[in-house]
Amino acid sequence: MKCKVSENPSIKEAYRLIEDGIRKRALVVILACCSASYEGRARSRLDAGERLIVIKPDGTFMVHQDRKVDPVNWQPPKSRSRAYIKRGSLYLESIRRDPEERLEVEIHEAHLVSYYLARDVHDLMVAGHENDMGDMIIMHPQLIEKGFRPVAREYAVASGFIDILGKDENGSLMIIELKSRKAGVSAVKQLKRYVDEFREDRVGVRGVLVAPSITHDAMEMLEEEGLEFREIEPPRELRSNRGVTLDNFL
Amino acid sequence: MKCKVSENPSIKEAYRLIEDGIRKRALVVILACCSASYEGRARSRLDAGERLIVIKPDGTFMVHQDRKVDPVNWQPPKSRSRAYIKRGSLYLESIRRDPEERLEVEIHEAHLVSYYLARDVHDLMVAGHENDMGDMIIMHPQLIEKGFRPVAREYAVASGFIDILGKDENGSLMIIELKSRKAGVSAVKQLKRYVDEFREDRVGVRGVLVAPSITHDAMEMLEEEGLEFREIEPPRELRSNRGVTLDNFL
DNA sequence: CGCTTTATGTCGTAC
DNA sequence: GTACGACGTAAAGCG
Repeated sequence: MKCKVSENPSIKEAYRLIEDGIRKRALVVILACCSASYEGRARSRLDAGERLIVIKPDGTFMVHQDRKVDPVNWQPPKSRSRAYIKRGSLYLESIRRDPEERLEVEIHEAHLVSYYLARDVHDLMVAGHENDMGDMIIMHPQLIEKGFRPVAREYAVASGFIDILGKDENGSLMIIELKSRKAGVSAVKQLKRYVDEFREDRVGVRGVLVAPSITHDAMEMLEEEGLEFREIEPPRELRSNRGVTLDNFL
Repeated sequence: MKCKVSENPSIKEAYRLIEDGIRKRALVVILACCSASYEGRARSRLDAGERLIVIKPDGTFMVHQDRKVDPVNWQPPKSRSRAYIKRGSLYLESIRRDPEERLEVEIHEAHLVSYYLARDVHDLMVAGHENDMGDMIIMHPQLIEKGFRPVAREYAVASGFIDILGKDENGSLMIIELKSRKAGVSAVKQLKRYVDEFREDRVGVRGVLVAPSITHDAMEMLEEEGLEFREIEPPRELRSNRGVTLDNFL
């Protein structure tokens, strides 16, 4: 039996089913009218309403309202959850250590209590990150321009890390800043800081912002600063080669 | 009847219940073995496993694994979801416009399908954000130091917004950067950028980072740059006065 | 609507 | 274990 379900359970039934689910390391799913108090890095109070409560076998605890992607209250993996009855009311508690945080949910009326012995071995395969863009450019430098040669990746400078450092066909230094999404002003500022560090030493340093698109403000600032933009889409292949390094090409 | 539930439903039963729930703007909750494909800003594929699927009345769509707080796949509010049967299999689809994104979930076996006509009018009351810290400092400037007078809030400069601008008892300009959590190197860099903009014009500008704590590296950088740190905890009162402005004190 | 910043961000990863 | 940066960040606030 993968699943155990109880509709409109009594307080005691609900309590037993929830504790049973937690002990069996099941995915516990509750639909109930509840209120919640949280105290930890911040502090919050949520008055009564009908919500979805989830307790995961890894210790994750969530209270979801009927809106938004994010839970309204939650605790992260490794938190310790339990149910208890106090003065005739059913409570759920989830405690995290370091930082010390506590979430308490009072269940006023449970409409559905269930748990699910879920087996799930697969992880998400995803493509389209900044890192994948870097891999792609290292493997196909001509995407930047003909004659471009990458020299270093994640190159450390005072103000941070340069995504890709390279040279153009004339031997001028090129600083590549990658963004996998639309680039904003902050990306231009970041690139400018890197370029400024090098321009102090020598002239003829080129700064290139690489992204699938750019905001209007960012484009203006880029032109003012004498920097360049290359429109490149992040790669879409799932399971792209991880760990592409410059060694492959030196 | 707040709740409608079906255990181990047939494909057709599951389909009907899910479509019914979506149409009634209920919170739809499914426990099922499924796989998922996403294509939009990025691209992803998730192979079969037993998971929790939630469709909210605001259009939010989530697939939760048995671990982590974040959903493994999701669509934001206002997405359009539907169920359909194709070649004898049950699918869920959620589509978002702008950016165009599509999430498709194939349900291999439904263990529990339910929907919940949830009423929830209350919003979370929370305390302890950066904004509350700002309010507190405007109301009690001596928290920064004796003689400190705030002059402007969210003051716009080229590189962003200065949280609080003020003067010390000698009339020197003070730039206050607030962080409600432990401050890291990035907070110091941000403060430094603001201070640099003003130091170009005049000397004697002080930069103060205000946070409950600070990382070691950040503290070192702060001292190198001649900036200051004030250890202040964000306030914990729920429902603190919103909309405190400088007008109250000028 | 687009842009910017915050967050109990969460999560991975290098040190 | 701590610190740092990326994220399909999501969500709020402002022009």
